Amino acid sequence: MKSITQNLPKCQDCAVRKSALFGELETDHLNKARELRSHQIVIPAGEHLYHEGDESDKAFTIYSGWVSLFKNLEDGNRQILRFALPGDFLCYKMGKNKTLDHSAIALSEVTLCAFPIDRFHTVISELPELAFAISAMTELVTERCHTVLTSIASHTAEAKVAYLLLSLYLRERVLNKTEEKCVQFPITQEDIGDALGLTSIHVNRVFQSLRKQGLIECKSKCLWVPDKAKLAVVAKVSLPELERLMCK
Amino acid sequence: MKSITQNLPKCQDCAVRKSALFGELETDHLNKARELRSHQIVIPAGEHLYHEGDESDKAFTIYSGWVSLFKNLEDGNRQILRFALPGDFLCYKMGKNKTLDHSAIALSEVTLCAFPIDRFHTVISELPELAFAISAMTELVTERCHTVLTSIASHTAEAKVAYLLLSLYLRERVLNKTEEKCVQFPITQEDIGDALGLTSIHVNRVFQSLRKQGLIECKSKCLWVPDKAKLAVVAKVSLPELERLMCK
DNA sequence: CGGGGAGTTGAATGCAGTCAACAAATGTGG
DNA sequence: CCACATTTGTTGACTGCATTCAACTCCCCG
Repeated sequence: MKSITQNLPKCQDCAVRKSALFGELETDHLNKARELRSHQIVIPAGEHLYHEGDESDKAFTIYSGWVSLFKNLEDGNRQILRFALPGDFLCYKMGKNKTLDHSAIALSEVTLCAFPIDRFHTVISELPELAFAISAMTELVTERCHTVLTSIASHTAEAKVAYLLLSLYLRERVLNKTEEKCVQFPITQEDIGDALGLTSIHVNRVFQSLRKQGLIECKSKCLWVPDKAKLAVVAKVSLPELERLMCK
Repeated sequence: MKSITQNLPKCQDCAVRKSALFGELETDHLNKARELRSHQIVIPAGEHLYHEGDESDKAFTIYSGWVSLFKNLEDGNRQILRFALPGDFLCYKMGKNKTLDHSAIALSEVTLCAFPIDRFHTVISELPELAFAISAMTELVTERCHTVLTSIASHTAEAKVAYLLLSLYLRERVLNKTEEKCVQFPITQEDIGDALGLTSIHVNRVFQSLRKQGLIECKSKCLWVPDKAKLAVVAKVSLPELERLMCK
């Protein structure tokens, strides 16, 4: 883990800003809001950002890299709550209880913008718009959580896997506008199992079925979806709605 | 549906205040915050509070009664996202997108305190504490959602049902301090199935198993849990943690 | 008293888990 | 640069939990 305190990239030019917290703010409010950020943190793949039970003293915006948010269960398993991508806003806790209910681990090398929690009090009193920007982010995460819950609770393994792959593919596509057909995909089949409540063995069987149907290509940390509409049908989700939810 | 605009109950004496939004505020902030409320609404059992796709123009605090929040699926099924009880804060949307992603229906007769959304802008600029109070409520709901996701994704039907019953029992116990052993429980086995992604038939079989083990008594819209600790074991959850999450 | 929703029961089916073994890919140190 | 270890992915046989479908009972409410 490495801290960067000097020559920080400017928020107004930030590549992920439009999908991040500050994307919800007008440019002329950015000057005030920028005071929130204290420094950047670089975390190597596999290291924890924070642990369940820690007290939150900083909120983060992911600047680059993927993060897995999860809970450890008593039986030794873990439940992945979601995968967080660049632009996602983590660890904001303003209630009296600052104890974190889950852990976070870097799936690839991750760079974070850090915002000390206590600064939010003063900045929000001067700039109430920031509170609404945070609400907007929270509402989006909650809506995504609702669709994940729906997928996990009431669909088959094939639909669940298709849903997760398509969601992540759409999000990464928006963030990374290269013309290459593959997007980075730094998670294992076991991660997918832990996120969906399936065994990695069954995830593997579903992968093969999806490959055979020509719906996905996935190897060496890369993913390509040749026909998003077809995969959406298997995922039992409306593609336009999913695009609204993931590409915002 | 009936509106009440006069002789509204006073917020400072409200029985559910401590578990509601205003419970997060100091008493001397209540005077300002109280301006938020426009009126109360009474909704008979079975009627909608709002529909998926509606634009949110009011937020609500449930004053009495139970509410089911759900999404309708293409196949005709529905996914219940959560059951909302007195004190719960619904429908607060401050992002640009005000479209609601789910519907809500009254499970029993419900009384709501209504807060027009546009009033939050002015009140929060004058009283930033309100923004933090709302954050605190949101954080609690999110943590509960995480535990539900965990239960649904990775436990057996028996554990899921036990988890849901225990959660609701604990919440209702805090709200209603009568000495009677039963608490009101205005949901059907089918509702439970729709919340957990199980068929009502299988929920029924689980109910019978739990009854045979002496873990629950449940009939005619009433629920009693003789031994919360034992049910928590079946639910695969730590009772103290669940109590913190549900009784706050 | 009759109708409808909610709950109950049984038999057959099927999706996903478990266990065990192996193959391929990735990473590490000599 | 190769040898080895570890992680990740793959395959097959068997088991078991939850679904499906169909029939039936109970209870509440008009």
